[in-house]
Amino acid sequence: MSATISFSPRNRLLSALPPDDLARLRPRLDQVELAPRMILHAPDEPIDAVHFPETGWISMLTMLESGDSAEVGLVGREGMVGLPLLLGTDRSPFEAMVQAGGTALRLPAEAFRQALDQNAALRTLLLRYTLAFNVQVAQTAACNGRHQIEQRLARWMLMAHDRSDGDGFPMTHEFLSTMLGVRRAGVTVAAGALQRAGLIRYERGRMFVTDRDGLEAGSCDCFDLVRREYERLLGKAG
Amino acid sequence: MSATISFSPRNRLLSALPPDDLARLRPRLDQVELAPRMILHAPDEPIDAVHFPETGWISMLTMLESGDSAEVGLVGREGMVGLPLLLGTDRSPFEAMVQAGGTALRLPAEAFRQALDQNAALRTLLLRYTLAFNVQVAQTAACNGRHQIEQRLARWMLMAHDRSDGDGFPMTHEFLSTMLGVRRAGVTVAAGALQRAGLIRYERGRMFVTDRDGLEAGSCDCFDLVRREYERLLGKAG
DNA sequence: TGGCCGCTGTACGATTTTGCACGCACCCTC
DNA sequence: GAGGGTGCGTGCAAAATCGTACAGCGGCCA
Repeated sequence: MSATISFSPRNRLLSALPPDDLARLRPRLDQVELAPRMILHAPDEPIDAVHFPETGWISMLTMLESGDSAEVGLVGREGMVGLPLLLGTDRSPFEAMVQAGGTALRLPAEAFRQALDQNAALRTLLLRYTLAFNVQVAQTAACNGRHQIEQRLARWMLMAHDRSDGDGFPMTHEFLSTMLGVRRAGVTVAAGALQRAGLIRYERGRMFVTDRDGLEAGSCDCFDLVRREYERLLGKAG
Repeated sequence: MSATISFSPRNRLLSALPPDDLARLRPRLDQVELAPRMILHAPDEPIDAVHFPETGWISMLTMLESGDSAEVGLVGREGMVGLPLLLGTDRSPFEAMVQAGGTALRLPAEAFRQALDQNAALRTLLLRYTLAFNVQVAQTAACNGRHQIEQRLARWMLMAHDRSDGDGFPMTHEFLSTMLGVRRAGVTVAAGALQRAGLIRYERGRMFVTDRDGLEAGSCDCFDLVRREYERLLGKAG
């Protein structure tokens, strides 16, 4: 399953590494397919590798006593899946599930630990990403508590848009409803309002951002706070 | 403001350090008073020290566009305030505000960085704590989105109880309402229900846990998931 | 001792969200 | 091209929560 790794990886963490450090990492990285609904790591089970998404994105989910799951964070090409391995353990109570298919560069746990030992730039970078991700999760907590469905949906669309290649991505209202923790019908109503406002568009199983600026203007500040913090810690998108 | 540091600090992170590592840290630690409403670090301003609470606890708050704040995490003697300094930056978009007064051991930023360089046990421990705190924040996100006021209040009381010395602590409904992001009147109703059920008790400006087991039973699983993860990563309370 | 301010109890209508349900449209498969 | 499964639109009553308001009570200060 290995493949040629470009010199300038599409994953933003990898592309932020100094060339030498990236070169040392390169032979251990393996390009893998991210199929929709694929589980990169399950709750409380060993995490056998970290993944640096190139395209597509992954939801971090927590399992509720009711049996369904709630999204607590989103990881795309700006990040890495498998932070527990950086922080000193090989498992997590959360599940990492692929939301939008794509590809990722995979680094097995053991190789990742070795790389951390040898590569100070990687350590530094990933610790900063840890904080940025923490901010994303924390802001999700605030947003969930304070803002209503339409604003939260707008924020979610912006986060998904940032992690997509084009303006559209596969997504159903049903799926979104479990991500946001609201009824499917509630998503339909909110999405309908955003669509009538010309900010988004959707068709069966697919959603599009049609007015990025408008969507940002109509969303709560939560999105922007997280973006600003990411940029401060890890630099502008590139 | 320095004071004698006991060999067995009440802060659980410090007490988990090997004796030698703790001994090296000890001369740099300064016991300071945590006065209620004191700001340990303000949003986007330099964090000049980390704090290891001994008694009392601190809320991590995010500022919303509306001007009020939302709680995203709680730190007591199980943790440390100032994680951004561990992760490679000296500021955070969040505010660390003392909720319940007490004392903490303070380590200036520069001494903290030196200690991290020299002390592998401290690094390891704090990275594991970073993950545990991240889990707390993530579960708060899920809880805010899914559970209703009474359950969230029960969870909050349990978290506060864990971080208190006795069964009671100073707290008003008004303050709790801004923490939970609900109306003050909503807190009064929920707290009244928990009190009638015999799980908690309160008086003007003060709240008590009267039936810890009952409160755990009546709360959502969010509390327990976070506790289990903390214990897995950092050991049982001690 | 009197007055005031802050904390709690309660009420009311308005708004948001829920749970449930049904109909229609699309798409894949047979 | 018929059938079945999936996704979206909509409606309705119930529940949760909100915004607001006011009254009572306790403690502090003048």
